[in-house]
Amino acid sequence: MASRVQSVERAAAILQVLAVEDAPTGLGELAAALGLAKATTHGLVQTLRDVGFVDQDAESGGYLIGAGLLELGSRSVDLNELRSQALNWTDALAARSRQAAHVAVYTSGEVLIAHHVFRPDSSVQQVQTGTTHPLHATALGKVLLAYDPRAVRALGAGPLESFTYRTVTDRSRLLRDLADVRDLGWAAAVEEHHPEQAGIAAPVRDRTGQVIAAVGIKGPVDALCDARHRPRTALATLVVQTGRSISREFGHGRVP
Amino acid sequence: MASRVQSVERAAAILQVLAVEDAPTGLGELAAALGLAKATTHGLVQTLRDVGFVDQDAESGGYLIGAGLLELGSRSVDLNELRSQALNWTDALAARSRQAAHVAVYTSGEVLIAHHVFRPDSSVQQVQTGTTHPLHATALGKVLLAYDPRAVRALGAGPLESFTYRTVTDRSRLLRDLADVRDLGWAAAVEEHHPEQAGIAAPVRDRTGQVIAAVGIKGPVDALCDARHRPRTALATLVVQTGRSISREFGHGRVP
DNA sequence: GTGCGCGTTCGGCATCGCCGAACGCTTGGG
DNA sequence: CCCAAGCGTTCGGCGATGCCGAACGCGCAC
Repeated sequence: MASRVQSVERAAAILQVLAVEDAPTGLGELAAALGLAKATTHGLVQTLRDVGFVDQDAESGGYLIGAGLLELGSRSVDLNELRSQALNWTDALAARSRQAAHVAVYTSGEVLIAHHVFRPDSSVQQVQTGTTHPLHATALGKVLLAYDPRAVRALGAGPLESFTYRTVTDRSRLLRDLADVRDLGWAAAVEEHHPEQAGIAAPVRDRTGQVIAAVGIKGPVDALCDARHRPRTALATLVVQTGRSISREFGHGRVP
Repeated sequence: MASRVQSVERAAAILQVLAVEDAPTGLGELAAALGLAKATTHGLVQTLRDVGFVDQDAESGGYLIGAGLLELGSRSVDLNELRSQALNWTDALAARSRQAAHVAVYTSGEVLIAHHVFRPDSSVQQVQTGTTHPLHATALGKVLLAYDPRAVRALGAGPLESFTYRTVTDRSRLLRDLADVRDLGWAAAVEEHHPEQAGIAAPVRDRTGQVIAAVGIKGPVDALCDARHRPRTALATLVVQTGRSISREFGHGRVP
């Protein structure tokens, strides 16, 4: 019978106390819940903070479950694999929508373009692969935000940066948009990042159902939206279907 | 500067090593990754197993991220609150669908009926609130399975129990069904639990977007399905809308 | 049958975890 | 304005607990 490592048990108990609460938990409250000295509890919880399993609220000094613990439950997709699985489907998407197509992942509080297909015309275009974009102002970013708690946490509590007069800078409004994304299964951003440009995006899932990336198109508002500036549903359907097809490459809904 | 609790740091490192792998990790491999003696690593990982943060594969003896860690990221909804928020919407659902309506949560590997509205006719019906049902053979269960990794893990690796000749007992087939649930945003089970009975269900989300419950209807196949035994899309739409309405009661998509 | 690698157990030692006491800061009340 | 209370944080010393090497039992392959 192996002996139990007492301090690890205590650290686990701390995490369980914090998980029950939304608001930051104070050190005194934590110590009382564990029946330990404050100094002991402090050493344990500071260690948990340093390994990223606990975050400390700057204002109150209280503690809450950390982003690093969320990371344990999140799978990072291999970018090379993502590219190779998405390649044919995004080519087809660009061809059928006649717009530029992208595949993106969430990385360090931003959208990272993992793959980019040029708009199929003779216009001058710049390679986007490897570039980063703001989460809140892009359709790809909204998809990632809708399904990844790490992304939402990375937004912080303050106002969101404005890129155009149409950028959603009110956090509550954005959260409402994210709920729409979950209800509809796709996202749009119209002139929120660049004037006269719009984007439509949909989730890419892995075999467990977790959203690991977003796929989307981007182009002029006139092409992506109807006369009332609303995304064209035929294009949204196309993007969603592409998302599902790429998801199937990762085993989602496919017999192993 | 508070000292770091070394064994807690080591335990965290163990979790990080395990999180990267799908397959069970052996003790020797773990010890090598940490640069510790096997016996030391064993004490740490056994402690993590005892607190539920690590599971041990019965066959290989290897270790993997445990269900208890998944629990840290999952919110339990208060059943009384769920009932009171769902009350009016499920009454309306039962009235409009003319079928019995249920709200259910995932608990200990099963579907737990949190709230039940009788089918609005004079038939003899039994109270279902508080009863449990199998995850894999019910529409409510499929919704919970589609969005909660704890539920999928609780299924285990063996064959699924058969209730009728139509029960999906092949795990791969079920995983494919779950992918459909995520793609469509609703689930159905036709004669999988009881002969001549069918169910349609949809997710209920909390304000962060996490699926915390499922709402659904249940009734005779003839009433819920068309001539080809496929769920009626008008009823599915009704159920999905009810799910969204209850979700809004929990703050999903609503300005706080 | 033997060797190897697996996860597990055991006992002893020294190091590290834990504690009480104190610190510095903020807030609220008199 | 001052004091008290409560907050999270730091410090040093002691003893309890974490860690280690060695060994165990099991299963598998040659």
